[in-house]
Amino acid sequence: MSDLMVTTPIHSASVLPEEPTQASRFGKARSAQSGALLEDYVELISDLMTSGGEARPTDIARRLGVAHATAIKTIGRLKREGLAVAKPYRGVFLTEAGESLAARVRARHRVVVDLLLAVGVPFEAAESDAEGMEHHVSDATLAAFARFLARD
Amino acid sequence: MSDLMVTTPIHSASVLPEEPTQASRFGKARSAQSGALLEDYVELISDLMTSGGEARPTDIARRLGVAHATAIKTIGRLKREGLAVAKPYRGVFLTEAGESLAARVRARHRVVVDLLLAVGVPFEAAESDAEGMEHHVSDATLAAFARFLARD
DNA sequence: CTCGGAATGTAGCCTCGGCTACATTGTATG
DNA sequence: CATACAATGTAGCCGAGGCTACATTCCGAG
Repeated sequence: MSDLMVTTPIHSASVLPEEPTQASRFGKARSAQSGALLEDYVELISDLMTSGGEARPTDIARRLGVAHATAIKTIGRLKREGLAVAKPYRGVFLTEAGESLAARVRARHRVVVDLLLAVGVPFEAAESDAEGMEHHVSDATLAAFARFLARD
Repeated sequence: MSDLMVTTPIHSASVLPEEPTQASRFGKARSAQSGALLEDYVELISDLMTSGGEARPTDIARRLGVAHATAIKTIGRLKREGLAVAKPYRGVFLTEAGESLAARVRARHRVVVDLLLAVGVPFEAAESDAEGMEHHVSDATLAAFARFLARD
């Protein structure tokens, strides 16, 4: 989601020669969290449509382990963000932006899982941890992962 | 008692009450997020006390890039969770639980950064991304990272 | 065609992690 | 010693992401 995320102002340049470095690192980690949920939804919706033709709120809720009302509310956010469209009592569909975000997320997920497997992480843990880690993987890190996987 | 030989039960189960989620990987990734902030605070407080003798709310706020009121509120949570103690207008101090959590967090952080560096991630990106990723690294994955780093 | 159950949507409440604005305390200094 | 100022704390607001409870709509059997 990095491409289309509205970047928060974070902070003004401090007068102090202290380290604003750590603050920005924490800040980045934190703001990366905003968007993680949307990324998960978009990826899941894409999955559901590919493998079943439709994405219903109930399925989404079940797959994410949340109440259906929560899923519906978040789908509303997806619509506001221009990532999805949905008419009442019809399924949910991704917009162009949503599809392209889903593709990027899926690609990143695959690289992260592969990297974890490559360094010896058990499959189950790799799949599970990647779900949380992937949202914090920067482009630079992702590129390094890809290079590492392409070695030999 | 020093945390030196406390066989750390490892991981944040201490911080988070487990819920009866039938959820998939998503649920785990999500709940891991809930302790991330506390982990950051505890690690930072530990750092500040080591390298300056005291941890003041203002310093914590500046280092985390948040308003001081936010830091104070979160310190309140730390106290509720039994990770820190603080008397009004005095500094913040970690409890035994807080210290031991800080130690585990710091150790995990180092392993994650080292792993990233080992697979070719640039230093800056490694430090930055690790900040967000580390909170999603399970024990199994952490162990795998350690094994990978110990290989020859 | 009707009707009941499942899916969908709405309303209202909660906590967390931010923020600003304001109030209070501690302390350094004139 | 008084007091200005920085640090600390309090109050109240916001949005995100959860939940439950209730209302509505859709659809497949009869």
